[in-house]
Amino acid sequence: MEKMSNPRNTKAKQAVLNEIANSSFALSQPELFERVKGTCDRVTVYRVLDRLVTENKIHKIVNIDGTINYARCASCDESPTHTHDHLHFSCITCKKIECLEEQLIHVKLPDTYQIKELFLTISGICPSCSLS
Amino acid sequence: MEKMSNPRNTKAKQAVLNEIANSSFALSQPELFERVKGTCDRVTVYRVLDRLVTENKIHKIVNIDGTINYARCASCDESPTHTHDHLHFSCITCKKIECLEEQLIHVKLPDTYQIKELFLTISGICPSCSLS
DNA sequence: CATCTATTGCAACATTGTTGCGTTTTGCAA
DNA sequence: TTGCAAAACGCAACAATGTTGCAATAGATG
Repeated sequence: MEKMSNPRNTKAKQAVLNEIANSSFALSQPELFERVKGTCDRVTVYRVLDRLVTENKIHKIVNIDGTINYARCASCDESPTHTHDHLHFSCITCKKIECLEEQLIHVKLPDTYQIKELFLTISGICPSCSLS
Repeated sequence: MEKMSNPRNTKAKQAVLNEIANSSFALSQPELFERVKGTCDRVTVYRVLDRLVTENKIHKIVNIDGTINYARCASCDESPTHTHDHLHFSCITCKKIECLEEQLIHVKLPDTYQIKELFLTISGICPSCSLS
């Protein structure tokens, strides 16, 4: 068994996690750095994000355009071992990503494929952008 | 109605399209540039790819890790207006992306969401990597 | 409080993609 | 076949995003 490293609670980590937790949509590294500016270095944000993903505290989501975003996961708190086979909605207008966790997808493939994770994103216009 | 620009057949375009057509999996810009090296400039590959996507000759696919890949689309030849709501399989081991065009996905969302496109990728180990 | 090591800052580098502009090529038609 | 306008190109410069090495700093624990 791998020796588990001992994660620490630092200012940078708290600040980043706080921004993610309080956002209703997924944020990119540049957006997060902008929000915690003054707290820590650009590089630290990258490293904190990697750690948070490893510790299963946040999601890493790839957007339609290839940008990488991070979001909290409501289910992660309750069952840390759950899989992330749910939908994401990516708004063309406001660029925000939502997790639609109640929408599960079931896929059948030949046995020769070993499935590890599903990444499903729907591109379109979100409810609030549809109004205006 | 927009005035349609007049696409031309150039050496660079042929070379890039040829590589994509003869590949069984999706290729990234760096991979494509490596394969057509000597034929044209790095920048030209980017521009050719943009044009081929606009002309509906190839797919643009975003991989799990955010890298952007390009692939031919068998169905595009037959019905140029078809939608791309099929699965992609992304192999963790060899990093290749396959189009699984026969697998269609149906999603239901509240009416307040306007759906434009679906992007579904399954991450795992492909048949040929499973063997070795 | 002392210590161990996870974490940080900084500087430098790497990769991927974009833009402007002067030059070359392509398709078309005289 | 030749001339021309627009499409496409090469090159150089820039921009955005992510990575690495290393010395300095700061959590957690006894």
